[in-house]
Amino acid sequence: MEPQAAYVERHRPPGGRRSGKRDLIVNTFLGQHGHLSADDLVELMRSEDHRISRATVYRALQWMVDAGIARKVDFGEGRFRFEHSYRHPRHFHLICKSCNHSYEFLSSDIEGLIEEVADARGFDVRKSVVQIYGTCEACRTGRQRPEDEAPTELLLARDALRIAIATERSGLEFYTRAARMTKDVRGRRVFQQLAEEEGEHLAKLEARYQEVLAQDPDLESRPAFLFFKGAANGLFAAGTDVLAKGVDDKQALMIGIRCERGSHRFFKRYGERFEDSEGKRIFMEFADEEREHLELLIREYKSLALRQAAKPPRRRAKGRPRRASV
Amino acid sequence: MEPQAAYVERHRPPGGRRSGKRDLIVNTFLGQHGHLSADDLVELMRSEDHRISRATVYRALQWMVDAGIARKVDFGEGRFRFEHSYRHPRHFHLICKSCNHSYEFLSSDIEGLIEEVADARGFDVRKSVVQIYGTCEACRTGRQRPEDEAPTELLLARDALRIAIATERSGLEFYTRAARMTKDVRGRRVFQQLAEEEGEHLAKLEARYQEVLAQDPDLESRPAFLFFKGAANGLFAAGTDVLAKGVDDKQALMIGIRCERGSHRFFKRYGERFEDSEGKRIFMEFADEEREHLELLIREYKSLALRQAAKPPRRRAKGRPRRASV
DNA sequence: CTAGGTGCAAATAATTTGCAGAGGC
DNA sequence: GCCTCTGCAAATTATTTGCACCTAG
Repeated sequence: MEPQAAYVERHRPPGGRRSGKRDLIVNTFLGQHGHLSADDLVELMRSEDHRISRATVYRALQWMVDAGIARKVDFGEGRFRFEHSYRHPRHFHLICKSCNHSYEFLSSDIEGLIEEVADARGFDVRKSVVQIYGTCEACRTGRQRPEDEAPTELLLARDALRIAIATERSGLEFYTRAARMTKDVRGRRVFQQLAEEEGEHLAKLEARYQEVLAQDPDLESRPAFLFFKGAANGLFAAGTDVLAKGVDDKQALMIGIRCERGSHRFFKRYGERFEDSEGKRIFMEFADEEREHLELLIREYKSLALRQAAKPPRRRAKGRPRRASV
Repeated sequence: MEPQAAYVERHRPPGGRRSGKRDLIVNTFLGQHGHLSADDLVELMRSEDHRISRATVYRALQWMVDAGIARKVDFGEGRFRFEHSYRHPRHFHLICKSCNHSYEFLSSDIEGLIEEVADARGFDVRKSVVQIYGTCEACRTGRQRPEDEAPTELLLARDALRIAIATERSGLEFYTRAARMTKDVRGRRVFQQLAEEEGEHLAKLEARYQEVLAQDPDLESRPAFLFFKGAANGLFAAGTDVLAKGVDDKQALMIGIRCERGSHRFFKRYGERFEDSEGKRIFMEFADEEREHLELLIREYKSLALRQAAKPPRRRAKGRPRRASV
């Protein structure tokens, strides 16, 4: 209960005045999970034997939305529902029209595509909504869904860590191989250093993963929350495959650059969503380090290009000409 | 005006009874574009000097939604809006909170990912909503957006054809090269045949593209409506790159299989969305042909595998072991 | 003492419904 | 003539607001 109170304090807007009624509503709201309508919350207050006006509940909800404690969601029912954001990052929804239950998920891939579409149209994104309406597995098969659901935050932590671990693992492998096959001495040292750092990251992330798993015995077997195809085997896995086919030093650096950029974005994007201070700390820190890797690789790439310009190597086969993208 | 009437007739539910008032509302509605609220439509009727009750408009809108002529959309304004589906396939929205204008787009990539997420959760999708809220370019830069917008259907046709052409073009190149480098005689013939058919498709699609362009002088320069990264240079382009690096006959077939599957899905998915009978015909027909290609390639792959099993070739280097996907 | 916060009841806004009458088939 | 469609007004539902009163700072 303590951290929740701290969370509210952190979000309390200045200049306001506190009130017992509102605190009661806020605490009751934060104690729930799922998506409450204003009326659900009124009923909840009444059932706890608190005489609170419907208008006050509406006002408290608006206050929470303004403060960033709650999000107003709209499932097309003709009224709004509210979900709190305490340890509950924003996400997308699968909405079953049969049992009216809603399931949460995130897709880094979809988020990335949304950004690209918005960029292409010069659109500045404030928030995005993805809702999949249909019939859930439980309703179609008659089986009932497991009553207990893990907190969203835990699922996000689990999935983000899995992806981060796969990424670091593939990064380690990539840099180890790249170091082995790089001819340029400076370049080789860079790859060795990066391999070492990825190894350290890996150890930290794996320890963190075990801590997260310890919080719920069923956690490993619960369905996916965060989808990220791009990192199925780690961002660097495809790069390692290319390495195996033989590339020159510059190409190896370029692959590293692309992967680190993806990796940096990933850590940043999901680090920002953790309420959990430890998970957040790790992700934000790693985002910074991956950015440094990125800059290091870019510097190295430029330096190598300069040195090669002075002493041009034999040319390889030219690539196919590219057509305009669609 | 005629085809609109035919469209309504095709959707009119049996057992009903027709009425002048409803026809008036439906025709007025179909004559508009953009997203009308019920009240907008009432005003519109009144401005045309028709004495029609608000309730009747609501009832007519509900009737159109049930008949599939209209879609109810919800931009979180606390009331619904309606868009008609005559020559107006379903799509996603960019919604500007500043000028309240909404822009339409489609992303095959996002649609594909949504299907994957739903599959992973055993969810049966009826419809999906993607809404990007923020500020549009016109509002941010002060410039005003061009007043005329091309009909959605035309933009979809343009983009779908562009992608289809890129796909067929890359397919032609892929099969031509594959035929040249295939050692197995049967396999070579298959690739030659496919190359020929892709060539025919290409010619048809290019002719169709010119017809579509003729319908709006500015069409080529309008912003993208349909996004599909997967086909930036044609689905087969990546396959052709791999060919260049040297693959065996089986691998070439497998690449063809993957590409044809993507191509089939693409033609099917967007063919279904065309109201336009000619574009629809081409796409649906091509979807069938690509499916036949797919089946042909699969048969060929199996046959080759059988023949190779009888006379096992030298083994190539083994691939890296794969980790569980995320 | 004073700017918020609260309760209550009335207002608003979008949409639906009951019912009597009009009008296709 | 029957059954659906229409108009009108009243009802319903979710949410907001005016106003008198209360209370924390």
